[in-house]
Amino acid sequence: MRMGEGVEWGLHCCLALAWLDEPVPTARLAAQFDLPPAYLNKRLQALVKAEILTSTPGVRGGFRLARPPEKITLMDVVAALEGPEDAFRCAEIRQRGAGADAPTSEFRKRCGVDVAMRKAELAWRRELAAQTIADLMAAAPRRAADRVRRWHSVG
Amino acid sequence: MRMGEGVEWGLHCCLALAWLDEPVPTARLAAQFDLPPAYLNKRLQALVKAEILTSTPGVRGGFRLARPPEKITLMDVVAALEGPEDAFRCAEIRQRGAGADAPTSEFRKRCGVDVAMRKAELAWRRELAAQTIADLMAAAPRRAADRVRRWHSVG
DNA sequence: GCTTTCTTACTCGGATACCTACTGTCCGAGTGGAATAGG
DNA sequence: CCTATTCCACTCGGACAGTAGGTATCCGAGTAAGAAAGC
Repeated sequence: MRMGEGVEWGLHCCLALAWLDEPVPTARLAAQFDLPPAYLNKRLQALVKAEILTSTPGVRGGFRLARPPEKITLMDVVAALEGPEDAFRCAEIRQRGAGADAPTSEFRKRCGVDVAMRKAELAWRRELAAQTIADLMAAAPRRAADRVRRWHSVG
Repeated sequence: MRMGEGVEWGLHCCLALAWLDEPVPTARLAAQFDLPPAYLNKRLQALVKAEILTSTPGVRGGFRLARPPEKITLMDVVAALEGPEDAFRCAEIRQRGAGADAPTSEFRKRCGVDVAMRKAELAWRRELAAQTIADLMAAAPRRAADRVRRWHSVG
C-alpha cells in the first residue's frame, strides 16, 4: 500500500498558502519545493474541486485557501487527493466459491474481516479529521513561516 | 490509495486455516474463495516468509498456521502482505527548492506534516494490532465455521 | 509377513508476462492588468 | 488630467504519453506417500 506523493505536496502547499494571503501561482509553489509544475497544478485542481482551495486566473492569479486554516482538516486534503473510497475494499470473497450456495441468512451480518479493517481505517480517518492546517501552522517553527513569507515576497 | 486484494485473501485464508488443523493446499483454498490459485500461492508465500504460516511440501502438504490464532494480529498479516513501510512517505520536500539554503537548525525537528500523518497511521496500526485471528473466529457465526470444515473435509 | 527401494503424483517456490493506475508533460481557453489613444 | 479601449502576458484547466507496481500465469525443484520387489 502506498499513498501518492500528491498528499505531501498538497499539505505543504496548504500550509504555505495559509501563511500567504495573496494568491500564489503554481509555478511559485513548484519552485518553493522543487516539484514538477504542471503535475503539481493537476493535483491542486483536485483541491479546488473539493472546495479546499480557490483558483483565480489572470495575471496576478493563483491559488488561495477557500476556508480559514482551522476549518481545513487533514482528512479533507487526503480525501480530496486520494479519493473518498476506503483503502481496504471488501470484495465479499466469502460468498464466492464454496460459500456461493450457502443460505443468505449466513451473510446477513457484515463480513467480519471487513468490519475489523473498517474499524482500523476509521481510527485513521478520525485522527486525520482531528488535525487541521491551523494545527500544523502552530506546530511549525516560527522561523519557517517567516522564511516562506520572505521568499515568496522576494521571488 | 488502494490496498491490494491479497490482504482480504490472506485474512480469509488465515481464518479458514485456523478452523482446519491439517495442512491445506493452495488449490483448495483458491477453490473455496474462487481465486486464481497461482497468484494466491504467491501471496501465501509472503505469509510464510513472515512466519505467519508454515508450508509443507509433498503429497498431503499445504499451508498451516505457524502460531495459535490469538497470537496472530491483523497487523502482522497486513505488514506481511503490503510491506512494512508506511503508506505515507515523507520526501522532505520542505528542504528542497526554497528551503535548500536554510540553516540546518530549522530542520532539527521532524517535519510537522510527517508527524501528523504518522500519528494517524499509528492509530491505524494500533487498531490492527489490537485484533487477532482468534477475534475474527469469535465474531464469525458458528455456522460458517462448520460449513468451512465440512466443505474442506468433503472436497 | 516385514523391510527396503523405487516410482509417482502432488506440493510449494521462484522466474516470467500483462495490465491498471499513478506520474509527468503539453498546449489551448480565459482573465486581469497595463499601456495607449482619445476626450 | 481623466476615461475608455485595445493588446498582451500570465494563469488555470483538461487532454495526451511514460512508467512503476500490482496482478496473473507458467514451469521446475523437492518431498512424502504408496506400491512393489526382495528377504
